[in-house]
Amino acid sequence: MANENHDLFYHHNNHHHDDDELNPSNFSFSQNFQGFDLSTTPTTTFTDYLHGSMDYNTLSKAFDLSCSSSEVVSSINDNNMKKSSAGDSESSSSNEAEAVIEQDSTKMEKKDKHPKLGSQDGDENSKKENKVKKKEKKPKEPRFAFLTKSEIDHLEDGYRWRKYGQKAVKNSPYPRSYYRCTSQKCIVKKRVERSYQDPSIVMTTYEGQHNHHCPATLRGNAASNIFSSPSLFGSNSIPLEQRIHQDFLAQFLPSYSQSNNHQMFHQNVPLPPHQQQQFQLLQDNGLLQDLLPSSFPGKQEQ
DNA sequence: CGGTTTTGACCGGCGC
DNA sequence: GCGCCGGTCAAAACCG
Repeated sequence: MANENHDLFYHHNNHHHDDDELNPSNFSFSQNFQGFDLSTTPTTTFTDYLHGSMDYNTLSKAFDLSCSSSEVVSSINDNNMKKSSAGDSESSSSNEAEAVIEQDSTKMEKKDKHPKLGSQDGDENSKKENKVKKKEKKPKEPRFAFLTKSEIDHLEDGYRWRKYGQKAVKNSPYPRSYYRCTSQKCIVKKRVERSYQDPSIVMTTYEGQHNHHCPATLRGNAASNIFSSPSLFGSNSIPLEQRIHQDFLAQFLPSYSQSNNHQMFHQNVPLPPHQQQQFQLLQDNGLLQDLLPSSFPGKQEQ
């Protein structure tokens, strides 16, 4: 992670004014992404995946964007970083949700559970050696990250999660929480942290693919239809980009539709209070203008 | 009482 | 080698 800066593109809503907001250089994103340190997670934009299978307008339509087709975008890539001038203003639009896809990454993921404090000397050494042998880095599960404006850290997404850790984030007063899908054998993980630059923004990062259906589906609750997609990146039958797209929409449509006074997905099903709260917030802030066109030349060598 | 959260310790990678 | 840091573990606390 020596040199991991990130490309960042910003497209603003036309209902916002001026271009000073348009200029990426107005954002001090050289190493941060709206207050998030993503240096350890190479990412590519959502649109990268959309190219070829879906265009930006389609998305806009899908989201029924009330405000034009432009939106806040940011892409983050660690391979080719142009440092946006560490700018000044981060006044920046505070009303936005942004989506990025973090693709794999060369970081390795440790899968094995090592005994905590070793003292079982016995095979300890051999274990270590095995590890050393396995020097090759495991490719990481695909990641998908997005920013959401919400007071709620852990956003409801239809799956059940168990928190397994929390860490202080460097340079941020807000901790990062780690969640694992509670479903057996499901290795999907989720990371949630709040921007220190704009505390109203929460970044959620999913990693891996569910090997099961969304529990909400089975229960037939509000999220059921919405989150019926079996997995975030699962199901090999359709192209990744489509899956991502579907899942992305699945995750945001309800919020966004409500924010536009549409009742598409939850018309008959009252949302749980915390979700209402969450969605209300989105509405108040005109959230979810995500997705981006942006062709960022980013090549991601895995 | 079983599942979840909290929280300090541990692990491994990385830079110096 | 050491320290930093992100990520994970797991025991204890918590909760419905």
